[in-house]
Amino acid sequence: MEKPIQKRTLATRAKLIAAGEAIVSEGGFDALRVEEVVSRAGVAKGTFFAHFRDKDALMERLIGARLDSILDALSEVPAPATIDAMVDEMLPMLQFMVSERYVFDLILRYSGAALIDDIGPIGMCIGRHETVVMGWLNADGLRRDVAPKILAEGIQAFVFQTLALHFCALHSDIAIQSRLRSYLKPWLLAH
Amino acid sequence: MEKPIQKRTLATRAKLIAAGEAIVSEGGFDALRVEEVVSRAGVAKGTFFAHFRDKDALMERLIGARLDSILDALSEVPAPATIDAMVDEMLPMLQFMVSERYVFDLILRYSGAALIDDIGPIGMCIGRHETVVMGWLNADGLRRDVAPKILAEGIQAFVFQTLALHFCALHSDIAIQSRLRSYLKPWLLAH
DNA sequence: TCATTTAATTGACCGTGGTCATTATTAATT
DNA sequence: AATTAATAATGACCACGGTCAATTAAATGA
Repeated sequence: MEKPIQKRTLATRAKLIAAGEAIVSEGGFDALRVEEVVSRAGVAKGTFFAHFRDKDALMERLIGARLDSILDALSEVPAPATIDAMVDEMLPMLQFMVSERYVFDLILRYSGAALIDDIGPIGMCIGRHETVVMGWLNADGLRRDVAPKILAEGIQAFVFQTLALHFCALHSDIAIQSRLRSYLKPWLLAH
Repeated sequence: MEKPIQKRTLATRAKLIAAGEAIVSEGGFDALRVEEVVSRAGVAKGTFFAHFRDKDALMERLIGARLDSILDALSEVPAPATIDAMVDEMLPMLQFMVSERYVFDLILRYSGAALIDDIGPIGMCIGRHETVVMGWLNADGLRRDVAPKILAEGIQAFVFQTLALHFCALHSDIAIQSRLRSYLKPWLLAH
């Protein structure tokens, strides 16, 4: 099972992704249209779907790329010593996730990967995040009676809960942080 | 601000909902097409959108109706004394939520209502569920150091987390229950 | 009962995601 | 270089959600 991918293929895919990025940077993820992507890339519509299963697949790549660069920064940072610091460090990721309703919905839909062998870019990022967070759980004062994996999954759950509620009300930035803290303290702190 | 709704209006809406229910009962929620709904109801397409903001709005009503009847049963039941019993009692709701990927996605999308004054049927159901669950939190052995509202919201978060992960792997029914238990015990039990 | 205002219905039309048989390119073989 | 096999690209076409100016029916007032 070799990989006889011609470089024409790579070039075309790169053009599609570049076009997608350009559109997103101009009008946001919500504004992306497949027809606009192919016209900018100078290819036919059918070509798009030869490279991406559907529109969401490109969306996943674009959003996954953003998440990856946020995670790159996150994994450089020292482990936070307090819940407050933990929330602060996660803030950039949270802010990106709620930057557009469309983005949040898509992340939500793909964060639980569809199939085991078909984990997409977003699923990968969620996994990365879980790994990073799991590395934080040795701090003093955190509970030891629950497996780190479970704790990390719980953090994910509370992140999504927080962001979902964020879209309900008059959302100030401070609300996200304080709400998340109010979940994470009872979840993580030994008491 | 009276309510001069002619009964023709109610009749039309009822026909649309009945048609929707029939389609769903035959082919599932995923199989519902607006054109099929209007043709069965014997009205024009535009009429549909005079009664429902969009297709999702009908979907919300249909799914909300199912959830409501499940919640009716749930609120009759005595408060569970253990986490295991709690999970067992929630099981019917969980099973419905994962009965179709489409259903889960839609519930997820609308569980955090979009606007304060625009809480849809699904948002209402989530609220009902929260209320019911909050009533369970006086059982012996449950922690008292966290506000019941936060605890109940946390339960919601873990339910969604559990169901999202359910779609990843080889999902047996038992997996849902045991995974949810593994979250709820550290979340709810005094320790 | 007719005229007028208000509300409900209609269906042609559009935007956009996605398909697929056909055609064009590239790689492999002689 | 010519032939063939495999891969990529094309664009007309379809499915389906959603719109809106025009039409019809119901309520109201004289």
